[in-house]
Amino acid sequence: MAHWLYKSEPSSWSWDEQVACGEKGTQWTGVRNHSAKLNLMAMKKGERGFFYHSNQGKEIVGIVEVVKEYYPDPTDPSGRFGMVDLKAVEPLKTPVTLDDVKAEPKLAAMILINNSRLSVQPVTDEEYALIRKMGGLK
DNA sequence: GCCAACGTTGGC
DNA sequence: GCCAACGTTGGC
Repeated sequence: MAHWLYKSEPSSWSWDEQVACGEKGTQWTGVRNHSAKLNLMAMKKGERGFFYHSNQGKEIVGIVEVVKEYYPDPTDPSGRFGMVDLKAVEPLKTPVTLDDVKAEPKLAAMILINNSRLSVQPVTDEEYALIRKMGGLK
């Protein structure tokens, strides 16, 4: 199963707001980048990923799950882009910061480090398992 | 607050 | 279809 990483500035959409949406989840609107779009299109219902706070915190704070697969984003006037629905699954016991990721040689290939501007990124199974562990989850 | 990286736009 | 200008993102 594939894994993902979603970035959001807490000032516009935070983990706490995601949690407050509960089981039904929320629309991940606003992606206007073709690389990110391709990742969104590849997602399957039930796949999990990380929720990352950019700018403020710069840390991975929780696990989210795809509850609805790719469909058009109503907030995009051009109609070219789409989105998925995500719900919060569980928070990390300990947030994993960008510094933590950089300090771990096994995570040196992560897009988070190498292409920091991509807002929706794939994460390998190995990276996913390791970051979960670093965050205090099984 | 600055600036580098990168995507998008628009003139040609 | 190329490329310079511009806007946005995000780490520092």
